[in-house]
Amino acid sequence: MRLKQLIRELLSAAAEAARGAGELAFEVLPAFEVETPKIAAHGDFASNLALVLASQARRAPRQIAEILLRWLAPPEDLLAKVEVAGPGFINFFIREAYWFRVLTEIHRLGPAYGNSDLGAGRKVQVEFVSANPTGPLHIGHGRGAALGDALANLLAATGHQVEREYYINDVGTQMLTLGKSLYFRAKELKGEAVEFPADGYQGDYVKDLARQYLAEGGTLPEEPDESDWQALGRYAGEQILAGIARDLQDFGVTFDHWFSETSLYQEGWVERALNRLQEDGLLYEREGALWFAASRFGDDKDRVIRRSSGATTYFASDIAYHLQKMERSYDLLVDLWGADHHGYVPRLQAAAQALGFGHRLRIILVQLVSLLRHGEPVAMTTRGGTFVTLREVMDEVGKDAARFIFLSRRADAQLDFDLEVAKQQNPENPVYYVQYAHARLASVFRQPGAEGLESQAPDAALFALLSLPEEVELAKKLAAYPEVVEGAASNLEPHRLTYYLTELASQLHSYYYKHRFISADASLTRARLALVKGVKTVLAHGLGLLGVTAPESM
RNA sequence: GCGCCCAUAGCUCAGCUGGACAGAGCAACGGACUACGAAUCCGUGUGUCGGAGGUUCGAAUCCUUCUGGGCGCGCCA
Repeated sequence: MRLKQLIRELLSAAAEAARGAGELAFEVLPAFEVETPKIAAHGDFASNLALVLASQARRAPRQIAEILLRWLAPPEDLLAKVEVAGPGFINFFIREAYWFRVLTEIHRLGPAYGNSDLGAGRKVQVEFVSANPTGPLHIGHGRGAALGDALANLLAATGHQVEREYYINDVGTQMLTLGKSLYFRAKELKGEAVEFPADGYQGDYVKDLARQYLAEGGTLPEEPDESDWQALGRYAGEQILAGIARDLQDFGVTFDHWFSETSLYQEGWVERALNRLQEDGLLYEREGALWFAASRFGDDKDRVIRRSSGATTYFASDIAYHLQKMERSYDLLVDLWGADHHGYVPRLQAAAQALGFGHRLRIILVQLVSLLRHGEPVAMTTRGGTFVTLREVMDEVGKDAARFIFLSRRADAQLDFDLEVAKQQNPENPVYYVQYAHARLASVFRQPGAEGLESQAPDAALFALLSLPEEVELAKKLAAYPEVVEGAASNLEPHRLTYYLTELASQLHSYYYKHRFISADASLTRARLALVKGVKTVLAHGLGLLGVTAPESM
């Protein structure tokens, strides 16, 4: 059992016992905290139970704390000390030897240490990237990809049944524009003097596609109509999407489903969604268009769902898409969107509420990435075609560095991504710091004197030899790991894990430098290698969740 | 004009969903390789948590307001 949970139960039991003895009066036990204090002098765990009990029990918090302490019945070997402090906090000091039990657990669970059943098998879908197939992925998409993938990993590790999905916007004028762009580039290639449309996609990738199209024997109608544009757009879209899939795969991201917007229409989901809303009286006509009463669900205003031209809006597709997702019976839908879509959140949440699943939709906004080189902004214009692609970033700085940096900030904080810093192998670049800790330990286990000890079960009798402050702190850090994973998962915040790993690596490096693991003392060697093996296991697990490799050497 | 996000050390950022005197990395300066990998370690300083009110036993964290940045506000996608 987790220590925090154990402490919590000991406190509850103490409170109940005190009440049974008539020493404390309360109706129901109020919610209380058991937390790890920032300051070592406050113990390993601290609880505010006496403080939150004060009003009901009509006594001073410190008095209540004293009573609770009298009724506390901890296991013999658990506590070194417990005391009342400050306004009435109860501070618990765990016996040093107790912490090393975590090593036995890590050995028993191996690469599964850090996993939990927090999610209890709940079905969660994470939809991310979902870039329009009109051009290659850029660095901003990379952040979304790293974040979504790490989130999905975290949710899977905490006992959720996770599916990754990519939504393809393959309907609408953009595909038409793409087809048009391809057509004119192909014409140019054939030496014809044509004027490239002003709203066309100007990136070089369109020229490449045009070249490929012609090489494959593609034809160009002399007087193209809309259906010709569409066909060319479909061709280009498929090629681009295949490229996106390759980029993502090389970035370490794969999807369970690639969901096509077109299929929503083909399978009647848009009509179904509109009918549902219609039945509930949430649609109305005005000026020839069909409106959804989004303002009844917290949005600023009502939103058009079908234009007077008869064409449905993007919003209609999205409602239908989310309805379709919910009918696949997910307990939770997580959408990752670029922050430039944030104005769109209220209307989709409104639609989700209207359809009865508002509480099961979480939308995470991923803030923009500013690309820098030597601290200077790199110009990126979308239409002009001079943007830095995810592929280029991967080629230049590597997958691991890129992913780690993307995951080193909260999603809602803007991120400066400096290409020069990212590819430097110095302390300013924490990827290598963490990876180096892992590689260093791998190297230790290759040393003479460590043969066979990496996989050996730790001998609990030897834990008494581990008494250095660095050793106790490392054991505590390892014991905290499962909660870090759970916290990162349930709050949908992978960056917590990134920070934890950096801290763990730091403790390891410091320990490594001060003390030799392998020595003439065979017992001490075994004890220390057991500890360090635990660190290695956790580093590998954590890096795995982030999608970063844990190298045996570097 | 309205709405959303952000504001913490010189710089880049954490702060566990209100807790006890605010943390880390970088940068600066000074040290450490005849011992398991120096992509490492050790030491030294830094704060009106943007300002002002409020809620609370207790606020960087919640509410109001102001200031300063970013983004969004189409019968576009």
